[in-house]
Amino acid sequence: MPTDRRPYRRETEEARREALIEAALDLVASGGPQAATVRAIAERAGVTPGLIRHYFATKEELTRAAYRRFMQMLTEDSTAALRDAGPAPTARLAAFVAASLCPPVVDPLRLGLWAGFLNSLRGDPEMRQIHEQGYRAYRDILEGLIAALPGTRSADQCRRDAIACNAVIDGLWLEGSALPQGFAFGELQGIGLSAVSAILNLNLKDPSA
Amino acid sequence: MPTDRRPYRRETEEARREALIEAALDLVASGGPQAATVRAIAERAGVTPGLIRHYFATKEELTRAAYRRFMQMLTEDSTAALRDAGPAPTARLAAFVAASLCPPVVDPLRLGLWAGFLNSLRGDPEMRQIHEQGYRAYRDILEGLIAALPGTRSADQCRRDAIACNAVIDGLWLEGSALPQGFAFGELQGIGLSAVSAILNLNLKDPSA
DNA sequence: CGGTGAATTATTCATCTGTATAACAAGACG
DNA sequence: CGTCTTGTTATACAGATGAATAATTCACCG
Repeated sequence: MPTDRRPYRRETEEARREALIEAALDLVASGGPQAATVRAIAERAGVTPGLIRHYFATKEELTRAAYRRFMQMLTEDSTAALRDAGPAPTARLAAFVAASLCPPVVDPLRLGLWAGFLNSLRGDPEMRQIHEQGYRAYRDILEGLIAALPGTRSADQCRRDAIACNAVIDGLWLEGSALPQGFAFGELQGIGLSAVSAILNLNLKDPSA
Repeated sequence: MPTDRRPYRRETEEARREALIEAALDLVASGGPQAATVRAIAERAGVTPGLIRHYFATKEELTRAAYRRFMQMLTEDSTAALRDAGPAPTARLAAFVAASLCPPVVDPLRLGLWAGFLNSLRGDPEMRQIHEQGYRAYRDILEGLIAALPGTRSADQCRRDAIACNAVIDGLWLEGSALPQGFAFGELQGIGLSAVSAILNLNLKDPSA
């Protein structure tokens, strides 16, 4: 007697983990952490809830895996712009800033994702470590770009400049993501390039000048 | 026959609402939205869960009230610094920037609170309205301070400057709140004042210069 | 002092959450 | 074409959650 059991296909471990992580990220992004329930994640991944525990010992572990993937996405998008940029330090910094202030980096969903994970940091030391690691990596890239600029800067000045530029980028990213239609097309990048130029006392918008 | 029912005192509507809102804010700040359950809020407010529904038709309504109160706190702390500042436009702007980059504005709990509410914005138009209102108010104050500075700026330039300065402040606030021990005492304010000075092409740290 | 309305508590309910375990079937291997 | 491993589903469970209702007791007013 054939029961009406749901048909399924066996998948590789990697594919299943990936699908579950992707589903978790989508849900956290759109509905916050409270929307990313075991059942919702499973449904979105086209799977039954029980399978999650077959690949992740606990839901917390899935959350951590998802956060690692998110951080990886962030640095990925940041460095992608640098790959296509030429060797000129000024142009490289400009490309980095501009890329950080337009999609897919500037994106309401990504902001939701970021905020959703933020409060998971408290109380989970491992999550905090993943976070700090990603943040420092990002700022180190920026600091490297600034150090490569013409002119001499003390190490301390370099750090302070990197913090300030990082703040401008973060702030604009925040505002642009929170109010997607609050800014004209390209406006965020223009303001960002101007502000970074002013802070570093150079001209990113017209390097020849 | 005296039952062992919990004794209680009657309070004014305002006091009870205030206590419940305060409790909700505390919980969201320390543990994220998922920690702010009806039962936890009631316990922290020294009350039984049922009473919440006596003052708020639904938990969502309590959340909205809490968010309104949070926004009110933010603008409160911003304008407080302006009250004690003199009439000089440069000093006023400097005071505003400095106040935005130290406690109680810079505070991990406040960041948690902010992030906790952020994902409640999606899906609740009323929450979004409260949010946008508070954000615009803050930026308008900043734009007003910039417009009062010596020198002439076009209205458009004023707006762009306000956005950029707001971004620096937001970004530094973010980083300072997320990594409380990542910066030396007063370092955030120093970097913020320098960056704003660079963007506006003036000197906030030594106005006499 | 007694009654009366309303603030507050106590209890209940349906639903959702993460987790655990047992039953099944898909696909590889012989 | 059988059978065995294990990826996958189905079911169950204890606890939490938001909401609703009934039962009490506080505090004011006469």
